Amino acid sequence: MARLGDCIAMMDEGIGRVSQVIPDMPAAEARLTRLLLMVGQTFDEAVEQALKPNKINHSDFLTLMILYSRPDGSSTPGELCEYTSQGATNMTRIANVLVKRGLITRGASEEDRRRVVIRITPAGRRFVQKLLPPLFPRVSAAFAGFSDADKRSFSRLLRKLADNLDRLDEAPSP
Amino acid sequence: MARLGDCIAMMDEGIGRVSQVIPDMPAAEARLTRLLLMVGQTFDEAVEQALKPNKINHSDFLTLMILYSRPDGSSTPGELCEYTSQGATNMTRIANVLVKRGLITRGASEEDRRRVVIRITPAGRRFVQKLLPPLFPRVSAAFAGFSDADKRSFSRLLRKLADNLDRLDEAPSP
DNA sequence: CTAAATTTGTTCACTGGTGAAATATGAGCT
DNA sequence: AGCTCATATTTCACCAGTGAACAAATTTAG
Repeated sequence: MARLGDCIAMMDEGIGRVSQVIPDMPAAEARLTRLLLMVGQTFDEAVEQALKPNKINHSDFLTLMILYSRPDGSSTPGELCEYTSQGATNMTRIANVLVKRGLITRGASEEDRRRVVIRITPAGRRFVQKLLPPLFPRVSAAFAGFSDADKRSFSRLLRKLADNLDRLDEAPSP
Repeated sequence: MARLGDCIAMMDEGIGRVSQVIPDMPAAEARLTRLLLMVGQTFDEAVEQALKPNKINHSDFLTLMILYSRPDGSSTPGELCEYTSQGATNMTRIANVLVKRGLITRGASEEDRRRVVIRITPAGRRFVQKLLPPLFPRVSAAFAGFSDADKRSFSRLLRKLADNLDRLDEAPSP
């Protein structure tokens, strides 16, 4: 596959040419958007790749990590959908997979019997603790050359973007 | 669906708790990684949403845009695979779709008959020119509140990340 | 206290994307 | 020429994720 840098160079030229034909295009913002999408996708692929030896995919892993990070180690499909940005349909599949591997349990709630309670098992915790450390070097390497100020800037700008996107979705129908 | 800001707040807390249990985790970098993935995914969904009224999906659109941005309006499946980061299999499907809609043509190359030449049609150009302008307001709005310095920073940091990722993939097997 | 409306989760049918094998052309070697 | 190896694309079988319809439990309104 082509190096990301080549794809970016190609995108830069492409947007340059298009913005000559269509001058009212916000070229700078379009470049940033494409950059973000390309880098984001590459990160995604890198994560997927790094998880592959453990035979778990990104969304299953993320779901498990949320449970792991909870003080009580439990949640419900609906809540997990919200925080993983997954549809309910897919969460059913994810839970099926994780239950089958013995990493979580799934049982009916006492108070509200519509609800399903999902809980990470001891085996699930051990799995996470074994899986995480080998990822650390790559995570660190991705941000090689970032000063502390760079990291603060990047965090600030991404959070601002998130804020803008939230507003964008709310505005249309108040 | 939950607001992105809530997901981010939840992620911040989660990483805080996990890094107490696993102190050698690079917590700052892990936060930035998750932030990037979350914002990237939300951007992706926003693009997909914005394209939906035109009944075209993101990867089909991206492929068409690359052809549009080319001086000669043509390319080959292999080249398009590289620059869209799509597998060859999927490029076959994309080309099928775009040909069926009359937005591109697909024909055998003269010089190398293994190759297939893909070319954007006049209808394809009209489609792009009609589709783009309505996207501009949203693209601009996503970066609302970004100063010129912010935009330069963001571009610089994303390009540095891309560079790091390229090195990460090359180093393992030289 | 019952009937309608809402919430929660699952099933089903479909779209989008991937890896492995198949096909076909081209390039290099002897 | 003939043989082998590499390249370019497609086909096939499968995994991941989505929207619509459904089922069960709870809340709300009359």
